[in-house]
Amino acid sequence: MTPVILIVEDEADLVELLRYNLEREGYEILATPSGEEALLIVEERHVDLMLLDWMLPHMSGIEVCRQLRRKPGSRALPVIMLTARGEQADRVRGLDTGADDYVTKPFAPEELIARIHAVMRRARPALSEERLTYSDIEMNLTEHKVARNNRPVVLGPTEFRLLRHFMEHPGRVFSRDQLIDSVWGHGIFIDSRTVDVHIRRLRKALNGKDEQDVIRTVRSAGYALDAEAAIA
Amino acid sequence: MTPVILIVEDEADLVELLRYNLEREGYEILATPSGEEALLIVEERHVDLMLLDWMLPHMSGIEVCRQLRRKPGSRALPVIMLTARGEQADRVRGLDTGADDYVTKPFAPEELIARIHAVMRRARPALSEERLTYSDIEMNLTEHKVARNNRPVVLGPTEFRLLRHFMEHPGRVFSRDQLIDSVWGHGIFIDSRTVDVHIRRLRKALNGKDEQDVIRTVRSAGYALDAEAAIA
DNA sequence: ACCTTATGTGACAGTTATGTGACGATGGCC
DNA sequence: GGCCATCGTCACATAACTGTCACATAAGGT
Repeated sequence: MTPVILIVEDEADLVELLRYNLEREGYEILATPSGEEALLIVEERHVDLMLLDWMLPHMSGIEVCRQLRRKPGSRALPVIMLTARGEQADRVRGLDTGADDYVTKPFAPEELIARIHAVMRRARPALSEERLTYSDIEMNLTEHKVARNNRPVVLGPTEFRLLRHFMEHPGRVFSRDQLIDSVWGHGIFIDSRTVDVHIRRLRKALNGKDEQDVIRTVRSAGYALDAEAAIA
Repeated sequence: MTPVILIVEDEADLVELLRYNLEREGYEILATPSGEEALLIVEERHVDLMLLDWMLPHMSGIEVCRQLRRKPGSRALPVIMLTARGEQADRVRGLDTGADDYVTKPFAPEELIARIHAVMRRARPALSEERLTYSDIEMNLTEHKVARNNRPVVLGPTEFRLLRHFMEHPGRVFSRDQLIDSVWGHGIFIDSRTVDVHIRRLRKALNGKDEQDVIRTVRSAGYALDAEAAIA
């Protein structure tokens, strides 16, 4: 799956420049000018790296970073800060807050791309250590393995991404359209009933003989990962 | 459910222009030329965003905004101000008063729509607020779960929307027609007695063995959510 | 008390949403 | 090319929810 980078920056020109260069590098780009919205996107979508402007309209980059690190479920999402020249003095504060690197504006796109590669390479082993766990389900992302109750579970690629998305946002209800956006990719055009079929395949693989269904169907709304789904 | 936008504007032409464009975008439109009435509508209907003209016949847009923010129960309803050119100087005051954005007239419909999208996305966490609480009832909107006294409550989609509407306006009495407008959608035409049936279903699901009825029947007027319903 | 009107309640039949099995298409791999 | 796994879509089965009715009950008015 192509890595997803979230750009949090309020200068539209810069965003477009970055989008162009990074998409050429094979990344998928999300962008928003608002820190609040950034935190929201991280909740709902899979994001591999965040490019975070220091100065933002309402909420500063530092604040975004702090709140991001405070979230419990969020694994250590790599963050690269974008700072203007005069703000260099605050570099330490930025790194303190949990950013993985910083780049001072103006910068050459090549430099940024190099740092992105570096951070993502560095972050991957850290990421890999982190297995995703919810209830009795365990995902090992690096080895691409899933187990329930220590019993191995085999999933197709799409089911794997689907489960991963649920595990990254346990309990949350996603509409079929949201799932298509997040699991298949933004702008992909797929019949929403296809989601049902993959949900079924995921359920089939995940639910053993006498195990609870961990996927809750919310009629007219979507699906959610929920260990107590059976509270009927 | 389609998002609802309330337009508060006294130029009829502009209202119709906006209505046309926004309905095409899939929004449901309410409109009123009066600030007083706007505050009333917000009390009684579910509204996702308010487009507020700066200059209004009796009560100015600022005043509307101020009063809106002062209301206790009202979650932070996103507000976009519409200002004429010469009023730009007051921009700061507008944002101070609590508006989330402002647009100067004349404007291109596309620009307004872009800002509406931005504001609504930004406001979502404030709007959905994760959870609604009233008395011993708790609704988790993101997880689509309802509980009373920590006991899970299962509701059908319509009962869920109905309860949500009550929880967003606790204590307030709604006529059957108002409920149909807000919960089913404007322009939907169904028998008003149908509301009674759904109220019954909601009561049945909500009222456990020895729990109080939380829905108060107001004879010849409608229903209200009211924890002390039985003290009648 | 009596009549009138409004609301509570259980049942039912139509409608809509979801579950499920099967199928052909696609693309990697040998 | 043939094999295999996976994918997206369809058609049909099943389940859940919906709106309405008929009748029971309760509340107001006189």
